[in-house]
This record gives sequence, structure tokens and C-alpha cells, in this order.
Amino acid sequence: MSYPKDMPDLTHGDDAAAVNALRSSVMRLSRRIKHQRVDESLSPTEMSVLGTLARCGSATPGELARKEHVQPPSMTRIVALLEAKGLVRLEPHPEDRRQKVVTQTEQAEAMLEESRRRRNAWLAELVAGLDEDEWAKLRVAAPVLEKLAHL
Amino acid sequence: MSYPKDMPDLTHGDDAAAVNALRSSVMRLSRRIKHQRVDESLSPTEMSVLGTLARCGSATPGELARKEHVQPPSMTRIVALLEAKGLVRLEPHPEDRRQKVVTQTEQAEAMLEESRRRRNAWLAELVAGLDEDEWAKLRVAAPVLEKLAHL
DNA sequence: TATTGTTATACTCTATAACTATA
DNA sequence: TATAGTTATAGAGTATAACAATA
Repeated sequence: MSYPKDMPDLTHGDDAAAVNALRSSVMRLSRRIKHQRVDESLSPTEMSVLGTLARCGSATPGELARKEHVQPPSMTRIVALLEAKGLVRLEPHPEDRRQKVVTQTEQAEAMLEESRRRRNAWLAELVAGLDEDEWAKLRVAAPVLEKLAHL
Repeated sequence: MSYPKDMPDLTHGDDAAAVNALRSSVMRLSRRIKHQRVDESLSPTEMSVLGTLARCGSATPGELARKEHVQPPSMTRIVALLEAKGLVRLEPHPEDRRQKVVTQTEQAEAMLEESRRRRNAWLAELVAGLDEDEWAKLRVAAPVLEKLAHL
């Protein structure tokens, strides 16, 4: 997809304004999305750990602690809680008997999917408040935003 | 600003994909932005209260509690901490002697501005990783995202 | 009697320090 | 000796319940 090449060149000041709008909107939207929760009994970090496991397949407690910016003892507790809830499985590490391997269960996968579904539904309802042109602009930008988030 | 009217009409499935990309990107970006903190001694909610005060001018503790989705006793504590740090002022309510009015100080305003500046700088650096076309799309979408966040 | 805000107290989440088992 | 994970304990942050002052 491409744009007309006669689009006005924006000044540095407009770039700054766009960055500022991006930052504040992302922060505000995220706060509102976070409130749309499927399971009130899961803490934000527990949800985040499940998300990480969904992306990475499986991981050791140490890896999870580093990825979630949490200290190892905290992750021990989180993993134990998730295991008690039937959302993760712990297995011995095949090569290093000090380590363990944490894997998400089918139940966790279903819960995450339901969580995504619910938040998407909420966001879609919000998006319905935009007019055609506005949604077109946002739809075009969505993949870019996705790339940005992973840079 | 307008777009070519011959832009292909996207199907419902593409809408869903865009909403999904939007949701996950917003959540991921917000987590990363949140890590860029100016003052480690302020909790996320304390920061959020200052942001709310910056937007709304002043508010009573009860109003703040409702806006931040926090119980009144928690807000009592938060406001007391902010006052001790010189970031808010408490004054008697002019009409109702049960209530109080919380206002941010100049110091808080300066701190918030510095926080925005720092996070914008971080985000701008990330944006530099996009190519021209991508940034153009995002720049166009930024005001729309802003509208969406306030719907 | 209802509402605003506070005090007293308990729970949740995370951190640090010390310990165990394995490399 | 170093590393992965755990246990014990303490410190934030928030909640609920009971209370004081005002409407």
C-alpha cells in the first residue's frame, strides 16, 4: 500500500506532536484495556507470564523472571500459584537437574484466548465510535504499530 | 486530509485483525513506556493521580478515588504521600466542609513535564527504527488514536 | 439518615538475604 | 566456586470494616 507522493512534508515539530499523541494515547488506552479482565483472580504479572509462555512455548523460572523484570523468588511464587490453578505444568529440565521447565496447559491457552476475545470485543466497540475515514487510517497504521511494539 | 476513494473495502476479517494488532501493540508498548520512569520514588498510581490532576485541574479525594479505580482509604494515603513530597496541596472545600480540594503544585507540573519529555524521547528513538512510509502511516493515525483513547 | 473522608487492620505482591542442590 | 531455584522474612500498595464530621 502506498500514499500520494505529494503529501506535504511534515516538520520536525509535527513529528514531536505525533510522538506525544502516540505516547499519551497508548498509555490511556492500555489502562482502559487492562480493566477488561476475564479472570479477576489472576494478577497482572500472572497474566503476563501466561502471555510470555504463549509466545515462547516454554521457559525456565529464571528465564521468566528475567523477561518479566521480577526477582527469582517472586517468580517461584507466581509459578506455584499458576500451577495450583492448573494453568502451567512444571517438568524437570532434560539437561540440567537444577532447572525446571514451565509449560502452559490447554486451560491456560483457552483462558488467554478468551481474554483476547473479550478485550478485542471491547476495543471493537470503541472503534465503532470512529467514522469510516478515521478507522481506515488506524487500520493502515495497525501493522506499523505492531512492528514498533516489537522493535 | 483525505485518502483515495478507490481504497479497497476491507472485509470484516481484516477489521478483526487490525483490532487485534491494535490491542496487543498498545499493551506491549505501554509496558515498555511505563518502564521509562523519571522518579522511581513515585508509584504508578501516584503518577496517575498527578496526571489526572493535570488534566482536570483540581479534584476532591473522592473524585480521585473513583477516577483511579481505587478505594477511598487508599486515596487518602496516596494524597497524604503526595502532599508530603510537595507534589499536591490540600485545601478546604469552599461549599462542603466534609470535602477537601486537591491541587497539584508547580513542582508536580515540572515533574510531569519532565516525565513526558523523557518518554517521548524514548519513543522517538524507537520510531527512528521505522522507515519513512511506516512513520507516515503512523503519524496520520496518531490523532485518530488520540480520539479513540478519549471515546 | 446519607455522605465524605479517616483510622485500624489484613491481604497481596514483590524484594532481599540466607539456604539447598546441582554444575 | 558458581548457578538455579527455594524458603524465610520484610516492605510496598491496596482493600475492608469501623468511625468521625458534616450534609
